[in-house]
Amino acid sequence: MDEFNCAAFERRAHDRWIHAFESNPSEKEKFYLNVAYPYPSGAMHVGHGRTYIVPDVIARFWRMRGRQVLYPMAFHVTGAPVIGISKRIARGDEKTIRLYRDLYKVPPTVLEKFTDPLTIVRHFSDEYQRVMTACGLSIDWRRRFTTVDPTYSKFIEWQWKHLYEAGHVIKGAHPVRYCTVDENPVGDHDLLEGDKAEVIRFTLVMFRYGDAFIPTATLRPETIHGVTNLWVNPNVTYVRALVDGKAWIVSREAAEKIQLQDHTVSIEREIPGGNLIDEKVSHPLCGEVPILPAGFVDPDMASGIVMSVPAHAPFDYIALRDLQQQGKYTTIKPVPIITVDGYGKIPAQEAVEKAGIKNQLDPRMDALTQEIYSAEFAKGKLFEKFGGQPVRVARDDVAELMTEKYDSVAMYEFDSRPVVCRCGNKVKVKILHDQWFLKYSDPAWKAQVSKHLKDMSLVPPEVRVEFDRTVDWLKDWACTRRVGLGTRFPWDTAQLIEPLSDSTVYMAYYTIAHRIREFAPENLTPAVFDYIFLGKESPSLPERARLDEMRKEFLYWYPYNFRFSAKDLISNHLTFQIFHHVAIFPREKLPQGMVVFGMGLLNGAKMSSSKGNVFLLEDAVNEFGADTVRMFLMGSAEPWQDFDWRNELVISTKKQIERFYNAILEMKDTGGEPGDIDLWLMSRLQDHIAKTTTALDNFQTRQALQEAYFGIDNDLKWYRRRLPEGRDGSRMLRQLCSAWIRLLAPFIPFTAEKLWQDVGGQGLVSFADWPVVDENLLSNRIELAEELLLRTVEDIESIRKLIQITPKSITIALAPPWKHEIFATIAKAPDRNLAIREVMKNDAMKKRGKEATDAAKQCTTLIHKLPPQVVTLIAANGVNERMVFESAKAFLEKEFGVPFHVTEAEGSGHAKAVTALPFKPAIVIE
RNA sequence: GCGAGGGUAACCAAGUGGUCAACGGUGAUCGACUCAAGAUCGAUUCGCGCAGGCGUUCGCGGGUUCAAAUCCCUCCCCUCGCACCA
Repeated sequence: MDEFNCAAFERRAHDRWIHAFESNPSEKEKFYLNVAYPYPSGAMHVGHGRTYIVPDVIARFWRMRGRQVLYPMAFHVTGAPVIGISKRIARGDEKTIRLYRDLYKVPPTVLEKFTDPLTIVRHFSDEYQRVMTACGLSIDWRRRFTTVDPTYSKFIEWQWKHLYEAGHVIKGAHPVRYCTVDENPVGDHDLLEGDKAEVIRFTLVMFRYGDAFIPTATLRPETIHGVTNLWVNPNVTYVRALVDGKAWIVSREAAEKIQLQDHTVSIEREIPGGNLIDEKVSHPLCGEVPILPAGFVDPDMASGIVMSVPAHAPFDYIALRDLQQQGKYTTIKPVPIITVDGYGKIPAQEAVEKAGIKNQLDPRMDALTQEIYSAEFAKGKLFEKFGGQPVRVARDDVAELMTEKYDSVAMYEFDSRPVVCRCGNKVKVKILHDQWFLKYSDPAWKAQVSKHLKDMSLVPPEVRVEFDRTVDWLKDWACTRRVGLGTRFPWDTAQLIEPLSDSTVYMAYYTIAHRIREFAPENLTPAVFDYIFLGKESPSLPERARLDEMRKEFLYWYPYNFRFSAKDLISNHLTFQIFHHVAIFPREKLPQGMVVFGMGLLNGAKMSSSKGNVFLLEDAVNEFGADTVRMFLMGSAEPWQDFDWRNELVISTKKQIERFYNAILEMKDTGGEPGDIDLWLMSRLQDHIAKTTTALDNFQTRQALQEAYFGIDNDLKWYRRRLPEGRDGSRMLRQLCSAWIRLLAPFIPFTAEKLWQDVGGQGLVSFADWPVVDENLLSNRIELAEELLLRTVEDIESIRKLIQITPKSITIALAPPWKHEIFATIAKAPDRNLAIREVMKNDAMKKRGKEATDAAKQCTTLIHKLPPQVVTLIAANGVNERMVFESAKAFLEKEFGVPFHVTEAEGSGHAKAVTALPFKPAIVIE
């Protein structure tokens, strides 16, 4: 017998699989599935493994079910991350080098070339393909491409031409996080601190101060009517600067920020904060107010000068109170302008006093401010003399008025700080011009997407709400970048198409990727793609015959059946790709379904390359074997659930495969005539086939393995126990071997190929027919009989364990017919709680009196405890209990080592016999 | 904060009104086989019980029901997403 040797199985299978999964249009019905392609900037870990193995299992399943399956793969190399990585390696950054050299095990000769970003992605693309192949992924590698291939760029240009012509691409200005040292917008991953900070649009209220403006930033312009003073920090140096030709007084920090926000700024001179104290400023909407000192004023927040509305802002109120408690500015009174239900005349005062806040340093101040702010926004109304509008309306109206008449402008600032770039510099808000957007905010576009989403099959169904919400929530998406790899943006070639925006319809490109390579990129005009994908004729198309081949291929494969991706892409990529599809492709070519994955954990902690908490996929394959890795990843959780990689569980998975392997080899040559227990085994097998098939239809890999592996394994345990002495099975086991190998082939294809050969299967098991249920082999009667026997054996065992005597014989006492009658009546009753009455209507039962009511109660309890299908079968008189036990007598005597008798409970004289019920005979151990 | 999903025995995990003391797997304990085993097979793994039973469990607390892990409400905790980033 061959030893279990997964490395050898893998080698042999790989030899036989070369080119086997290259897939071309055929007579068969197609099944096209694809995964979000990887960004190959590092080595694959076992989390990646799951992402690509799930679709592979599904691909293999459908291939065996006779579909023409396409599972392609490519590499997304667009974007900025590798640029940063190559720079860090070039400058000798220890952390980065350690990651690539030690964790990813990049050889020194390769690593030194990583100063070129393209080398990094090329290296890891090859690695990905190598490791994916090692995992047994049935990918058509002819279709591999990267997103910086010139032909792909031509495809992207075609895509964008359509988006542009449909009016989805617009140009505008946009506030972004910006680092003045790097001279670049700053993404989340470039931040040292402040990744939660949001950019907020403030209104600058322009107070007049002599010939200059003093701007104060506010989110609540409507409170201008209640301003009693401004706050300036006396310890801060302010500047007088010419902003767009007008004099402003702001903090030094603010002057720098304003410059980034579409203003020309030249600083004239410094003004110590102290000099401004007690000066007077004015605004048309509130008149003349003084400037007061306040330590809480932060020069790095907006303009660095704050307007004070003590009636409605707790900070202002308490700062004023603090001053007044020192006997200063006692003539200033809060000026209320807003009424809010639940608050008195001066909300800020009331809130501060109620909370018992002593001074402005109290930590509860922020929460209090938020509370007043929310209450006034939600329920507040301006006083009648200011128009009486709700606050939420007045806010925008006043802002508009100020902008139009009173010189106000917008200023962008973060809602929380600090925000610090990786380089250590403070991040500011810059208004970026010549910024291009995909107009995801467009309601008409959204509506198209929502409509199509309804027709899509989403797995698991719970993610649907999340998709709906994402469509609803999406705003315009900045779709061009200044740094990184990618396709040039056609309308501004200094910029690149943003990485999430060049990877939305490439699933269509897969269908032609292996053929389009033969074309020179410059010949790939939009007209060429229009013909291939949209069937649009145009004069002078090059190489028409080849284009027709591609058109045929596209028409065959598209639309894709399912796209697979991790759930974190719902809020961007997965939704974007629907937007792009509906914008470009006709209805019948729109995506049909998506399967969303959970995350991967390693020993209970989140897997993360940067934290070093990863297990490399290749190491796992080398250590445990590809089949083990596959079976573990598929069996430990359903695809959409998070899975946890634990070595001890992986080791036991390997043992399970080995047990399967040995079991097949032991059974495959068994001969002999089948007995009842063989029929039972075959009937159960049909059940497992049906359930495995359903599970895989629904992408439930774990459920499928439970059925296909553990279900059959457990049946075999019972089967072996039930075999008569000296028998090791029957010829039916060959049928089971064949089916079992095929059921597990999608999960453990290497071992399956080996065994398929051993049992004399034709060709590759990868292309063998998926087992189908043979109705003739299904037998409820036999399964029910075995169920009765099994339950009784379990009861005998538990009794035997409890009682201390050494049994001399075991007697099974069968329930009398009238109890069967009661059982059937109750089982068939529409309301089982009323069934007892039903039973007692019968005269014969009435005569039995208490005996009958007791039996009815016991039957009711028993019926509740049995599986419903079993109850139905028993009630339909599906089992001859005496025959079951008589024919299992030899087995029972072997099991328990004592003589075994079957008798009728009534008249048996045994005290225990009265407890006999249908499907639960009395057991008498003596 | 907002949106979505989730909390089940030592661990992972199935289960969405009675099939539930709760599938399956791991780990642990005992036994069998072996020179031996990290290999294989069998048993046990909430408590009590010399008869197949009883009691108490499914994040906390409360409610609906003849009956709740499962339905409803309050609260606590965890994970993911919240954008220019793959």
